[in-house]
Amino acid sequence: MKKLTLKSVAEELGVSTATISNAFNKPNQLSRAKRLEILERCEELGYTGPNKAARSLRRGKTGIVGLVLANSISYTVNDAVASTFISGVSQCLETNGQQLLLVSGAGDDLNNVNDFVDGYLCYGSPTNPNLIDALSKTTKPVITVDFNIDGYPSVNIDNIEACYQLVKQTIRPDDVVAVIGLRLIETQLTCRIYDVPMIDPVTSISRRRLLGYEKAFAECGVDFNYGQLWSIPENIESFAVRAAKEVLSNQPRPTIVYCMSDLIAVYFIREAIEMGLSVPDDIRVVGFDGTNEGQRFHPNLTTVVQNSDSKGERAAIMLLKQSKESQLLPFALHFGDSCPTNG
Amino acid sequence: MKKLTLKSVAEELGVSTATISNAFNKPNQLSRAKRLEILERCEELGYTGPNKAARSLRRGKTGIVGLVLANSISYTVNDAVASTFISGVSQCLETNGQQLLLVSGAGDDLNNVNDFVDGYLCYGSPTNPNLIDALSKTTKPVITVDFNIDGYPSVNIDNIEACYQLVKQTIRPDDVVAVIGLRLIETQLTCRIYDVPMIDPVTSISRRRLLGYEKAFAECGVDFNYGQLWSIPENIESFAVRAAKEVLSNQPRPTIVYCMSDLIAVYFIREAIEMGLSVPDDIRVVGFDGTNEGQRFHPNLTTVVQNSDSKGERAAIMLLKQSKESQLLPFALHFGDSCPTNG
DNA sequence: TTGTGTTTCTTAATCAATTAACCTATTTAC
DNA sequence: GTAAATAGGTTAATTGATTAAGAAACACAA
Repeated sequence: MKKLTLKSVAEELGVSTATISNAFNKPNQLSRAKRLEILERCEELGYTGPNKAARSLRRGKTGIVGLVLANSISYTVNDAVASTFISGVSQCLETNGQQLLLVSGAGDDLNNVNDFVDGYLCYGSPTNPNLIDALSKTTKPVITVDFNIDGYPSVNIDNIEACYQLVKQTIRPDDVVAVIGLRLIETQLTCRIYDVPMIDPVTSISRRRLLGYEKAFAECGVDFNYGQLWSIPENIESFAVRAAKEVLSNQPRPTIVYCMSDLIAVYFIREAIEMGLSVPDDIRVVGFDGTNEGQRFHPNLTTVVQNSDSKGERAAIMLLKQSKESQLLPFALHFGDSCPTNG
Repeated sequence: MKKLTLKSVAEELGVSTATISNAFNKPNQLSRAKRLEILERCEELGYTGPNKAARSLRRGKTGIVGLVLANSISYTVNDAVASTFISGVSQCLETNGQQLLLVSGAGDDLNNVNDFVDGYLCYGSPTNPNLIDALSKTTKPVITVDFNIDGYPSVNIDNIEACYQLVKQTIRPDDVVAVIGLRLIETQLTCRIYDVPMIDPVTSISRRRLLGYEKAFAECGVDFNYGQLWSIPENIESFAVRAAKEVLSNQPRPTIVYCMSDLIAVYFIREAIEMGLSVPDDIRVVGFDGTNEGQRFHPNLTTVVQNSDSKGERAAIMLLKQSKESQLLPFALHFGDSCPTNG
């Protein structure tokens, strides 16, 4: 059986390659009768249409969107918030006939994907700084989400404001505070942060959240310094539990803990209860994200509700429409049983 | 600025395109000195190497693997078991420098992806039967997981045997049985199955699990017919809760319920407890999958533990190595507090 | 009849690479 | 000293399409 290409099919049907191409791509460039005849004969031969790889070489468009993740793919798909984001992206892409290529945030460059994608969505700050560099150098359009690269439009919520409001409405003057953040410094360890340099607020969403907390602490006259700050490298059980144990064994024991994700908050509460403490009576716990898990949990979490789904959808739309305008999406505070409002 | 291509760079450096190509691809086809000189000058010019799209057109390899999912991407990434599978796949692909393209199981064909991928991993039976057809017609290699397509190697666990053993070790002679399955029939509704035709066991993992249950029921002399069988269309809370309510309100009330996923089991137990029932005293519940959630749950689940992670890894390796031999992975029974063994 | 416009199709350049085949020197073998 | 082998390149065909430009055929108006 001969290979089926535009050329071989054209020879078989006795017309030029341009005519076959037009039959598939530009209906009004040839007579209706001829077009139908060509399509019918192609179907008979088993030719399903022009090779998409060759087309993309010529046209410069592949119909594939690269989704660059902050972390490895394997980590990301198991993270509830990130999965919801991917959900939103994929829904938009599916309705627009675009394909989704997942790019690990641990990779060193974009060499193996750059020629296959029409543009990038970048969700969070890639673990590997070289990748940010590669993104800032590519000629393809880029939309960043939850972080920023100079010159590219982004989708964000106002993390500083969200955390500021959260503290303002939950803190009490005599509180002993602790904060558990996510990847505030470049390390693969759970650690307490004293006076070390942290990741830049421009690339680090956690750093911006910290700025929001700090602003409110200062305004409320609450003592907070870096000895009360912990950071975990990944948003998973093992690190969260380790951080919880350390925070809970610290003296004086905090009376309120601000966690930068609902997952951290849930495991923190679990540990606290296991120690015989009552939440919120002995210690109040605040999360971030507004996940289903956090709301199903007992006690259900006080948290910042953000819609990761629509974040993904918006970002995808922006990329497809080549929009240059950054978007700031709304958030909502939810006061659950893990920490009542101070009002 | 001139466009950077092999050709333009070759002209600039005064050598042939073949030499530039060889400098990047076949180091021993030219002298070390010349190669280093070329690479250096390319770096100066900002040429990062041959265009991957053009290369793939010529070579017929893209370095991209298509992962065809049983359901939509947006549903799949939020499913714990499927996410773990993707995890395993991506880990293997990352270490082998391959890219991952996600393909929705709801799509109608593979036209927009087929020319961009070197092969397919297919996880579960796609929602759209046309897609199975497209897979069976593609000339690219295919590995199926948790289901079968004639002529392609697959990765499976022995679902029939697992379910058979599970029933054998949990059932009691006087039990009233109920089974809650996943997508046993082609519908988007939660429904009780009487005597309707179900999806073929070859494509349906749930149907094979049912065969295992039934074999053990028959051997143990336990009454089971299709009035005691329910099916939900997606492995999510809303459908699971609805099915749980229906099963729990059925008379006579079942004394043991076999759920085809841990998620179904968890929501079933939640509903049962909400009704004032005790698990396992009033009703015993059995899951499937061995998820973390199921083990963290109170009471923790009696279930079949399968390693989705390594399923993904194995499948990916098979695709990359062009292996033709199907693999049957091991499973393990776990007896938790939701249903004690009858031994 | 001639000129103009439209429809319908073809020719050939182009997209950015890879690679088999070929050509020169220079080494090596005997 | 001659033949064979090797190293280090180049030439040109090929991969499978798209598309600008051109040509042939026909209709219609002046």
